[in-house]
Amino acid sequence: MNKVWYLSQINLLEELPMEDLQMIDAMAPMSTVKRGTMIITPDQDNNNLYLLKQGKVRLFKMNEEGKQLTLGLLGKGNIFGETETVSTGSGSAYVEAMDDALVCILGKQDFENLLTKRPQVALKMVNILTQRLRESEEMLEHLAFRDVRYRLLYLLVKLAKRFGESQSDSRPFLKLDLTLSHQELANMIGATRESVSVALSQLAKEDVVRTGRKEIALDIEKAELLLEE
DNA sequence: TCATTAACCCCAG
DNA sequence: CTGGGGTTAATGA
Repeated sequence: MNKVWYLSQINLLEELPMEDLQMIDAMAPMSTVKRGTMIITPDQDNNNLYLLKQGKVRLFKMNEEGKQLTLGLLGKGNIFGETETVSTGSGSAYVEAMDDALVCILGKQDFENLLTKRPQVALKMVNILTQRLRESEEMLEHLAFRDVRYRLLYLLVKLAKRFGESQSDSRPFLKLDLTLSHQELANMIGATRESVSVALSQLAKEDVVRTGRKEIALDIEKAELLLEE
């Protein structure tokens, strides 16, 4: 698979003609990012737009006590970044690679030129951002004030919907297509590892999740029922 | 009351 | 040995 093909898979760019993709390709260097790397942090002023070609990233904020609050999860084909004109998160957020990722980096100027030249891209951008904003508000609402069990369930449902794989042998469980330690799960919902361990083993007893070494599978139906209580 | 802290243990690589 | 996972009593917002 070449770079241009990847570009055609990016949601923002999917309707662009080949020549535009080739132009973007020439302007946007590709780079690989290791799992756990912070691609964007609030203190650096980063004016690029990132095209996520491969891998998964998490958008999050830090609260006053230094706890992380997850705002969103993105898989391949999505965009993210902060520019003076356009911001994909609510203000000063972090973006972390959840696995080894492949990104293209488009400079502010190139990006703005593209928006001017192709109004349909700007329109699409608005759609994406609106949707993104809605999602992060929703996540904050669910992750900020509820207890650990609820937050964990909510996160797992999100993860499973985005990155879950149905396994023929273990239906109705969806296996999460990423490896997460309890510590990482805890960070995502602003809790401690211990609390997550306790909540996870409780959920395992209820047969809502199945945890193996380095893997988690979730019964979404059951999980969503529990969220409604 | 619930979650965190801190202190354990165990297991696999 | 290290990192990850599991547990519990005491503490605290």
